Amino acid sequence: MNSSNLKTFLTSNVDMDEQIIREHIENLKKIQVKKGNFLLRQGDVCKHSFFVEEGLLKYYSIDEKGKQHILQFAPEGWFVVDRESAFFNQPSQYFIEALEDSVVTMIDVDMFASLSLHNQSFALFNNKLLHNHIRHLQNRINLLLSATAEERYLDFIRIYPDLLLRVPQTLVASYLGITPESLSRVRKDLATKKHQKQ
Amino acid sequence: MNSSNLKTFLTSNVDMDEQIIREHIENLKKIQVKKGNFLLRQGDVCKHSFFVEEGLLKYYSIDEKGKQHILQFAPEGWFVVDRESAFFNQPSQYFIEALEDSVVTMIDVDMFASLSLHNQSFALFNNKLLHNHIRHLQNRINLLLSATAEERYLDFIRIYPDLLLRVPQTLVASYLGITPESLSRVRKDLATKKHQKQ
DNA sequence: CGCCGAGTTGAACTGAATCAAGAAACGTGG
DNA sequence: CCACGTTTCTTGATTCAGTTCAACTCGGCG
Repeated sequence: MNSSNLKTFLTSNVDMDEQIIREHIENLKKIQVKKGNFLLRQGDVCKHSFFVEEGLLKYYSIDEKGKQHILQFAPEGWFVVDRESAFFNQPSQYFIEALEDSVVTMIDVDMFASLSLHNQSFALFNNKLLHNHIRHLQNRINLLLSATAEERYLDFIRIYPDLLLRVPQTLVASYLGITPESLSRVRKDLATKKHQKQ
Repeated sequence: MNSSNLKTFLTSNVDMDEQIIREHIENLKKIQVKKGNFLLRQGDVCKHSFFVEEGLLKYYSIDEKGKQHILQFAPEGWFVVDRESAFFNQPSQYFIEALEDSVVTMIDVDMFASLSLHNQSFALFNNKLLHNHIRHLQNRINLLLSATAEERYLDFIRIYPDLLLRVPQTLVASYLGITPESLSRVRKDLATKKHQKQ
């Protein structure tokens, strides 16, 4: 089974020779999350960053009509957190839920902040995470504004080829901002197009 | 005329008693940008954060069909920067252009970074900017995924009532991800709806 | 006065949504 | 290991929101 590990992830990204930090990391709670269980619900204040060691999470909203909208998938090696809720201490509009049985390390958001204050290298790492996040969000907005359903799907395959195999098509559709039926048709069209080329 | 000022903006957000920082801020280049002139073009690497003292900027992309997509409007008191390009040192996919004659303070992105390293309070401020940015982007994605053109327009009015009066409708449409004609119809519908209620 | 760009309106069109029904795949318990 | 129920995916028919293209209006300005 695929698995990642926060400690190795951090040591390869942060200069970890300070004893204090090493301790902080090692004392973090690692929890098992069964498929379908929640790490965050709408209305909660998000108090943790979640690092996925094994499994897969989804980060999503539900609108007034009951429709689900995926903001992010988080497979092993990824962080998920509602930064708006965590940073501004507001009730979240979102849910975080396990799509597969998962192992998740919980990092107190305050600890993240105080580590940033006391360790330069960690601050730089945190900064990089934030910039990465912004990069993803901005590119996605640009895509939503400019691309058709088919183009967005092709982009999804390009960026997350691995997720395609693990995530039900319904949820990919929800990520792309289209209905499952539409995605099915997009895929059909692509298949026949591909055929015609040969 | 509306105007903002980086120094007052910073002193009210950052603990500025360190002489070094004060100097840094005061030595920044303040430039005049005529309407239609560019601060960043597609292909450039973004080397500055732009703080708008007076006027209005637009931050946008142009797709293969030549269509323009607005990522952000920046009136006085706002920052604009392509963080993806600046942080990862990549050529930008975007343009930054003056919508009105503007006065802009240019902040070297490297200076921003090194100030963050040497002053805790500035680091916290910078962190807040990043989180604010993420909040905006995430909310916008959620809206693009879940809301109709009309709902997105109403949200725009709610959040940027002032911009509505300064920005040509075509560009608001581009921000919302619809055509100018569609926005015109959305507005017409809203007008008659409002009428009917009375 | 006449031009020009921005906004509006109309008519036809289209990409995607909706609703409904059937087929395939999946997991769970017997 | 099969059988059954459940979820996921596909397909078809119809509807609808938003696009496209074209013509027209309006207000500002040289």
